[in-house]
Amino acid sequence: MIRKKDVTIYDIAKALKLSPSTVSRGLRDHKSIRKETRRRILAKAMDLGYQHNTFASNLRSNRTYTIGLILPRLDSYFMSTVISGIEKVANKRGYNLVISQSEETYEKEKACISTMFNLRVDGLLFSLAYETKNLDHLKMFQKRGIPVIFFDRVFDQSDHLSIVIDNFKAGFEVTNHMIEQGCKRIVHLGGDLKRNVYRDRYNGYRKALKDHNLPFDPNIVSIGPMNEEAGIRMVDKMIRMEQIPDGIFASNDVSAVACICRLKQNGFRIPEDVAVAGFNNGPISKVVDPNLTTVNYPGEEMGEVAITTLVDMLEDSLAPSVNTIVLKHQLIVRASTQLHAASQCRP
Amino acid sequence: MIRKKDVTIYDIAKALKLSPSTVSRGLRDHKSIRKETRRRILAKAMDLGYQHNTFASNLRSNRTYTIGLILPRLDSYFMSTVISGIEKVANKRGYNLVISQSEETYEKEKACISTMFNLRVDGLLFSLAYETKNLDHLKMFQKRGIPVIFFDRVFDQSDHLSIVIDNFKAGFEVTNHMIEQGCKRIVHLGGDLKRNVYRDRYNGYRKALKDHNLPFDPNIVSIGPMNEEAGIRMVDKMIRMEQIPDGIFASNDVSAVACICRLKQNGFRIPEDVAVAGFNNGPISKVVDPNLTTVNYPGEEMGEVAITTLVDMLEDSLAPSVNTIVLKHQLIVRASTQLHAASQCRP
DNA sequence: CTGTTAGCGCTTTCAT
DNA sequence: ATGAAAGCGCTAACAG
Repeated sequence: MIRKKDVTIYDIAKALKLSPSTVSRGLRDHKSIRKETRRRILAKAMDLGYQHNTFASNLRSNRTYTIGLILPRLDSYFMSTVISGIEKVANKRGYNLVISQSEETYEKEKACISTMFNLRVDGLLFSLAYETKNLDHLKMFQKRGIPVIFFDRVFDQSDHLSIVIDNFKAGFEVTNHMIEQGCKRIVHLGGDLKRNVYRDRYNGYRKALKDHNLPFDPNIVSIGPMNEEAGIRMVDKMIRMEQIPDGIFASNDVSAVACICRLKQNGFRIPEDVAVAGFNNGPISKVVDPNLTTVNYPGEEMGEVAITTLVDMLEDSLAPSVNTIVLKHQLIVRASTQLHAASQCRP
Repeated sequence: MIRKKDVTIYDIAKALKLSPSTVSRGLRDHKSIRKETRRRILAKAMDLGYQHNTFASNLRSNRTYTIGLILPRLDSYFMSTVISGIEKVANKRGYNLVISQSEETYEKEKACISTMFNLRVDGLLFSLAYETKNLDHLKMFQKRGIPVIFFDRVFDQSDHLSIVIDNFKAGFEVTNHMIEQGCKRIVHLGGDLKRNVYRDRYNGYRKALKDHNLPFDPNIVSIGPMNEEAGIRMVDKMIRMEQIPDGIFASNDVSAVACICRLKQNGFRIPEDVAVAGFNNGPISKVVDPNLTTVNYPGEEMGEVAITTLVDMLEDSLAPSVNTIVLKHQLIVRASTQLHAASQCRP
């Protein structure tokens, strides 16, 4: 592509018989520039159609006002709310957002990190791929002291700041609620235990079973990718058991809803025959019949908190005093687990 | 933030007793560099932990390998699929993606465009805000000959390339289908007619009515923001009419589903009392009870086509010969409009 | 308050 | 196949 030459601060300087530095300062509203001079500079810039060259500026000042965002997948409602939250704050505070998806692989994640580094992002927001086992690929960021903040899928043994919800507690609450509703044999559908979100929910599930002296049966636990297929496969398996489970706790709404549909197809009633709970409180949870009991996951807020913290770090040049920020989740009880009317009266 | 000094090509050059230009060429796999020299350069770069400085490179070469993406809102499933498609291709072809949302306002859209320009993006992918009336804010891109491609919400009288589906035909097909199912009085819930997507669907709706000699009644058409509230409001209004409509065609799934829920709350049966159709074929359409008749909108494909075309333009330095690319949509008939079993047999 | 000078790290002629 | 030198547009340090 051929481009006409840019209007530069030199052009403005020449037209106004000023020095480039004065123009540069005027453009950036530097305090030491006379109001009148600034006005003239701005007017002339407008007049000539001047456009700030971000790259030249970045190169010189070694600041990019760009935040990198790396996440496993873009195509979920949850992620779109997170990104929306991030973008709004970034924009408001004058940062650009560069986004890249790892597609759940370590290799691609590594490539994303490298690109972000070459772009010299000021900071990085990061949610781990499914298969990532260590943080070796982040070394260059660490060495340079470029802040990295994890959200949602975080790395536990790291001193990077993490923004999460209490997945253990949430998993516990869901399971506990189902037990209180009368479930005695609850299936768990979860993701890889390497990832905090799935592992913690799973541990919460086990803790609740234990607290109620319910046996833990590995046969009714499925750990793997959390998609529709996982839900369908689990239902197909469980309905063939001699002792059919009476509850399913899935670690996301998508697979929970898949379970509901498959169960209904097979003539099971929800929640009378099998109670089902999900996780995330996405739009489908309010639409499926019966409505899905789930955990409200504040995606937009998580995005906002993550980037606000990051930008604060960048601008105050100091790390926050905590290592983990835990956002509030909320158990949302809906019809898919309400075996006893009493449950509606619970706080 | 304090940063240690970058390892530069000068460091590599010095260590290898080569000139910076040779190193620069070696790094970029320039043909005129001996294999062995290149190998040594790469090895030393790795050794010293060299990282390419994108900005310096951009500044000099006047290319950024960055694509800007401006869209109204990020927080919908549809948009997340579009973005996912865009990001995958961008990444594969070596481009970075900078994303910004206009939040449906012209002012913010203008600001986004300006930022993208300052970033010197190589090209722009663009879906219009709700209220945008003209393309004045794109003038700087036009002047510079930086390619801009519209998708989904496009501007009609422009010579920028547009990627769309045939919204007129889709709107016609939905309405026509409902009429064939026996609907005589169909509500339309649409968005602002400034936007092609809503206007075309609306026109398709009117054409279908006309073709079947059905009267057009402005009282049962609502034009405005396409959210849940719009659906609820319309239902509340229509069920008070002396002659209650027997069908609703909403221009997106979210408001269609809101209609279904509200109707059910009021004791109406779907589709026996009121048939309902939506648009987009998002996840909720397959989950709502009864399942929603809708139009499949190939979001990911649209994103892929948009960016592939853009990158091709950038690399071939030539504009495509067409002005509009129309992607295939598909009417998805589900239970929410199936008054006659016959419909299931239609091709 | 404004100007001078010197690069940021890279690529790009033009030489050799 | 490699090198020397210039400069992309801006900002920062230092002067005045």
